[in-house]
Amino acid sequence: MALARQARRNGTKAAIREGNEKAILAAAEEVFADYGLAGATTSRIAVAAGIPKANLHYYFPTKEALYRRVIEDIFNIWLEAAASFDDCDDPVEALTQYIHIKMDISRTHPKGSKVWANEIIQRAPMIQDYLETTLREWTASRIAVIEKWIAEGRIAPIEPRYLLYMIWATTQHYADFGHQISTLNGDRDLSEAQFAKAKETVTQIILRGIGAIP
Amino acid sequence: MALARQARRNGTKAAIREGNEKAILAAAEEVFADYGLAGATTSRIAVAAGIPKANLHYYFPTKEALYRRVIEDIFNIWLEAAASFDDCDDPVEALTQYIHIKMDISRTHPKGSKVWANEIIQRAPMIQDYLETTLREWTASRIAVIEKWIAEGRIAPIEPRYLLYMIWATTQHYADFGHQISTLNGDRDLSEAQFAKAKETVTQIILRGIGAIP
DNA sequence: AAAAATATTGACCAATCGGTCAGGTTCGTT
DNA sequence: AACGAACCTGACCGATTGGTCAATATTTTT
Repeated sequence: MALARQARRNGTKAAIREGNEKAILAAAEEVFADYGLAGATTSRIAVAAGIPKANLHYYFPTKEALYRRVIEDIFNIWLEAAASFDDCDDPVEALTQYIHIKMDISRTHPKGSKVWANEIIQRAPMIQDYLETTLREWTASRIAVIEKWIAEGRIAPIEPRYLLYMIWATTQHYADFGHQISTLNGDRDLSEAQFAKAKETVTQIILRGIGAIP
Repeated sequence: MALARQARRNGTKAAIREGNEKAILAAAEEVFADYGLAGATTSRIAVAAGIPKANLHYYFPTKEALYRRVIEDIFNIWLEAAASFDDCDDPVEALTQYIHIKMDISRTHPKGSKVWANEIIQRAPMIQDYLETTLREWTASRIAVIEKWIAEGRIAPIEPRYLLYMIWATTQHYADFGHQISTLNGDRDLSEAQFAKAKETVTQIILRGIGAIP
């Protein structure tokens, strides 16, 4: 909203386009997270973005196209977070960093995570191709890394894929189920200190659980 | 569908009502899981239940009333699963049983779990009262049990609530993200053997992670 | 400065939705 | 058998939705 107006004042076509797309994407992320794909209305997204509905359809022809962009964005953020697996060879360091980054993303991008979760729950009607290509390759390569750690005796011989699922589930839970967590915290979001403690608890249980630390 | 028709043949009013309600609830669970509250249509639910839409509204006046029943049902199933905490005083035995039961529910009731997840993601617009009463009390009492285990030195001094969240997240992941897991398993559901291995992996990592087993 | 390209918007539309209702059928009770 | 209660359903309706379009405004190019 503010973005769109500023861009409009700003002037150049390129800036207008960039500003409006950014405003629409931010609004869409929020509305899709709160209402789901079917429940979200383009009118509501437009209001949240501070533009008329017809203008939204000028930038994104269909609701589905907009939805897909929102999902692609969060997926790419997660992919980048996975660099920690490549950056270092030590399981303790690599996993600690990966878990911490994923927890941080749950804190900074809870809405995107929710949109993703919703899509998977509904059997990925829009992004099945992503699962079958990018995600499949990514997972296979990380499982190979974990298997190497096991072969070297650096962690206990657990089944790598179920460890990955555990990390995904646990970290994303703080975004997707954030409302439940807040409710159980006396209707407040976790404080910085509480969240740090959660991060530490999660990391410790997993690292100790796979025998990477005593 | 079959149920409703059989009940209709069967005859008695009570049987008709029971059969139809059961058919509607089963259909609703499936459609709500696949499309979300907003995306689910009463017409689609009616077709899945094998009855005309008007008849569905005879049993459940509004879509929201039906939705609420579906959520109450899965919530009650989870509550009963929690008995393992009371049944025994040993952390290894209690947690093993709790994790196993929750994993089994993810396998037997994935649709209900998805409906619940969807509701929480969207900030519980329909069942906030449940979170603030039943779930809050339940959580407090289990945290007390875990704290006792810590005080007795039977498990490591981790933060109990984050352990609970970890168990919830990990076990429910096998229901809510079941489609992703299947896709990463070559487009097949986990076999019985694979699921058993997942159960074992999850249980071991958590128990070892909290220092309950070496 | 004028023509071309891009951006903006109110008004509009066909399709779909949740829910109603009148009139009919079946079942339980006496 | 006959009466009331419970069950069933096709037809219907107001409200909302995603998307279109013609007209207008602004920026860029010539």
